[in-house]
Amino acid sequence: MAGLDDRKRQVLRAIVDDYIHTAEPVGSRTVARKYNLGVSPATIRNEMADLEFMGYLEQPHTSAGRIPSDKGYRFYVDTLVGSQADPDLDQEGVRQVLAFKAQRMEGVVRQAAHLLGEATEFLGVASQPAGTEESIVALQVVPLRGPEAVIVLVADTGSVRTKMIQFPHTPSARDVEAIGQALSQRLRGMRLGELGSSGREIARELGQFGVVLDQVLQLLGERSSGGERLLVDGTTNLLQQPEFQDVAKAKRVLHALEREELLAEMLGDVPRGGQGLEVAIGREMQLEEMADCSLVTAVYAAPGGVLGRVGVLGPRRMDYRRVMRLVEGVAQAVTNALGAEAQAPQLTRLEDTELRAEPSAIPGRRGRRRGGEPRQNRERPAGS
Amino acid sequence: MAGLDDRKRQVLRAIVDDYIHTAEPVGSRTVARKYNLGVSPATIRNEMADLEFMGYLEQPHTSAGRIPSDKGYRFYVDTLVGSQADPDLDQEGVRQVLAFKAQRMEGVVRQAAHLLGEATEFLGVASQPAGTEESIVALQVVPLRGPEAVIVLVADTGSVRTKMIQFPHTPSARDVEAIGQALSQRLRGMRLGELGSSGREIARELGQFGVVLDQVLQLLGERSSGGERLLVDGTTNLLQQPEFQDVAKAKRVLHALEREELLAEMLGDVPRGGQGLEVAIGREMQLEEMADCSLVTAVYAAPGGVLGRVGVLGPRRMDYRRVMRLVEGVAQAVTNALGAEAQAPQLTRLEDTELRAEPSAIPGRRGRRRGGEPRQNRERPAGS
DNA sequence: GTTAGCACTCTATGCCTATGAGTGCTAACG
DNA sequence: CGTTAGCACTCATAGGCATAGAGTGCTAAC
Repeated sequence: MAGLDDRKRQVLRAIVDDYIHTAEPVGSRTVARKYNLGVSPATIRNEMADLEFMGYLEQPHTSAGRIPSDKGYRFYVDTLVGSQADPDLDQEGVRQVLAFKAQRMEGVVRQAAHLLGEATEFLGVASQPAGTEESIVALQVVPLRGPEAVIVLVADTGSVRTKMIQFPHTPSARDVEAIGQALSQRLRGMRLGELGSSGREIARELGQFGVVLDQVLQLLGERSSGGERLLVDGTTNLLQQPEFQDVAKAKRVLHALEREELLAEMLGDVPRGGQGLEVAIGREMQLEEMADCSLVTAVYAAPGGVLGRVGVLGPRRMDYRRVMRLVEGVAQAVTNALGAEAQAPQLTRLEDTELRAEPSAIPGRRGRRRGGEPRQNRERPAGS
Repeated sequence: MAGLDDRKRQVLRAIVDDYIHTAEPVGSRTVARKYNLGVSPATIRNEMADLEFMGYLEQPHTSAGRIPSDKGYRFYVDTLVGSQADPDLDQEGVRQVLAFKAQRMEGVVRQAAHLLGEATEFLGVASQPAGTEESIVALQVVPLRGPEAVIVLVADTGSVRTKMIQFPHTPSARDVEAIGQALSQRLRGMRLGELGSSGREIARELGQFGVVLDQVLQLLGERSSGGERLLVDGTTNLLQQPEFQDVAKAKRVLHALEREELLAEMLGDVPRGGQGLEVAIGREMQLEEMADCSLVTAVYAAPGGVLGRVGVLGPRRMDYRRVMRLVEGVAQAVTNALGAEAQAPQLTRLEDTELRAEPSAIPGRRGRRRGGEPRQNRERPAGS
């Protein structure tokens, strides 16, 4: 369990690098030729045998090359040298795209997921925060024809929620005015999360229209509490990837994605440790269907303190360095676009990692690797 | 080109039916056995040879059975006996689901696409109408922190649009009030489509805040004119279908779908003839990538007269009868959910077809089949 | 500790053949 | 004259088999 000596590291890194780009198991010969470590294939073979024994590599079958295991990827990731700006990511461009979409938070986040999907050719994902922390800035009742009306609620983050309602009978202009006033005064400044409870009592005060408003509040409350929305963008990108040429495989993953709860769990699960950039590799996600995938996410922040994650879900064999930079950059851009002062917890985080891992110092510690003993504390649904 | 005699029809229908369910080319023997036409395989063979010569059938290769051509499907569809309610479609359930989502039009339509995708295991699609016909019921400026504000615009259909804006400097409460008043008075009752033009002059009147509002109006106008949004739901469903076990094929179709313009063209294109239920088979869509697919759509209406289409895109081999009923039912449900009086143009339409085609009368006319001379009047982009 | 050599394993590929579904044609039948 | 039976022919598909090639593990030499 002790650290890897220097050559083993080199070999492991070479294998991961190669596999990331070719998607083919890599053999000793290839390593010796392409990455000049100054030793012969035979030596590499010995190292590879060791690495396999230690759990960093796997062999699909006897006479194929090796591929990295989750543990191998984990080592690779924890060992990555941190960030110069990614040349693929035109920061200014990202800023502009996001700014343009900044009509609402939903737009920004959605756009971020899209950008990530496009840039990586994997899936862009994002969690739309529940928003229980947002507070109400304005609330208006807009009558339409007859007994129909729309309730518009604006939160301090600029996000807007609306709901069409039916009055029991067509209200007079004054009624509408009164209701609007009452609601507005009572609710302004309140957090969305608090709505459910105190909403009911207000509704009672409103007399005959109480029924309707009760219903509305209930719905708004509902959406803002359980309703952590999940966005996934670029499903078809996955089909580009060689590992998903097998339709069955692709189907399994995509299906898992459709059950939003699962992804939610993943996104909610990953940052167990905390903030910043997080990488979950293969089975580190507690989801059997995702065994061949990895998830890279980073938090974003809005001024109201609302937090969510954007990230990339792709094949386990992904260019972690590049993806991590992209995700980090986009998360930062989202935070900026939402108007929060840059608070960039992720940067420190990454450099932290870098410092610890790179100079091969502190070999005794396992770093902040999440691998360890996976899934002992959470039972998975028995499913396929 | 004259009509088909009775037995040819039976054979053709049998073949389509069978192919729809098995996805395998169907041979003379199968037809003779499963559909008792009272004749021997040899006779069927002769009929099939005729049908192929007339263009209703195709042969993947010499020694496979036959499959229907576009023309064959077209005949089948035009000949379908119209609608009893589809048992798969729980009308009441649909109504409830849609009603629940009726917070905004967007929600209803999205939900409709989703339902269709689920029920058919194909793609549910929907066009979100540009909404140039909607008119403005209310408009409010909601200040947030500092120079930020949100513009909220409610249309008579209940749809709500919002945009975050930045004032050149933090405005006073009175400023905001004034702007809101000015805008509201000027714009109320105006159609969204008219915004672009008259908006500018209003902006000028607003003096120092003109710049901002100019920009807002521009954006709202933009979105409501070119911005016919397209929704696609259930991409992964397609992977279930046997014809898309070949990843390459699936990729082509899904890619075509991602270029929204194309789908838009299709949805806009299909109802050339007019309203109601429309079926485009294979190359009847002007899109090479879609040669193996068919599109079934129906219009929905909102009280403001806003129209859009919902439908299903699936393999050319689909159960047209069932799909048509589903689409029709959902479109109707959407219309209801949006509060428009049932105007159901599609029902008459379908019965019309049924009457003409079924009793084998009027053999001389080609019916309203769209096949005929396809794509002579519209050049396709040269694409792949 | 490193390397060369070699036997061994296992997948992928290509070729062949057999199989069988399905056709088209011809001739006989009622 | 329409229908049918029979038969030869076509062609995609599946299985069997040998081959090639990549890669390993082991052993012995350096």
